[in-house]
Amino acid sequence: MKVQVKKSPSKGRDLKIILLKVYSLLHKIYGPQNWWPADSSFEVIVGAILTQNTNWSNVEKAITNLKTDNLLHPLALRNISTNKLAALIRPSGYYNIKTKRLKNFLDFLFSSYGGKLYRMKQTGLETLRKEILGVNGIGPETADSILLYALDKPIFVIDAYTRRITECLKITCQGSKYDDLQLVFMQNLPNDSRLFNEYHALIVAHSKAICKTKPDCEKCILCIEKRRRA
DNA sequence: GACCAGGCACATC
DNA sequence: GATGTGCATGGT
Repeated sequence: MKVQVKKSPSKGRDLKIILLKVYSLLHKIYGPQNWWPADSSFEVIVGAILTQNTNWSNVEKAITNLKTDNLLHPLALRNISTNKLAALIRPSGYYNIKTKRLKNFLDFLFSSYGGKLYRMKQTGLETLRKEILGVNGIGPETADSILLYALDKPIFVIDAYTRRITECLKITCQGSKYDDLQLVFMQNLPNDSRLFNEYHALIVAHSKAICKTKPDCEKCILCIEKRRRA
């Protein structure tokens, strides 16, 4: 598989060093993130689906609605009507399609694992990823968020923030495919779910603090460090 | 009022 | 395989 990586300086050993340096800088600035912001693995899964193309603050409103009705459990959520679920998650946007996606995931969870997340956790990463990607409405980012943050599997999550930061630092080309971008991280970092978890969370923290909708290279410590070393 | 936010599936070419 | 479009709310 061809990985679209800029020729210089992000190659081979350099890439490993750069990725670890970026992690080190972010960790020094923002500290441990202890992600995902949720009380349970199931809440992580629901949040991962609800956050698709949506501001997290809107997702929080929907999560709060579900918590208030004590519905953040697989069986409870499986048993409520689609109309009721749609009404509760309305603040997260795209509520009709997300209702279907939540129900699709629950159908999969119950048909394949009897509704038990601990049974999912016992399944190997590659098999489980294929299964989750087979659920209509679950794409690579949502699947990997579930695998890493809900099921503690060592896989790196690529999202809009990750894409933006790697393009800005010229680690990858603009428009790189999801799997290629993921390989850049996974081939150049130790295969450690805790590291992948913390790294992605730090990228989000940094993006929200500095880059937001577009990179602000004047304030960005990563860009400042890059310029200093140039 | 316009723009943006932690995607994804589907239709069309 | 690549590109365009629909899905929707709430904050800035």
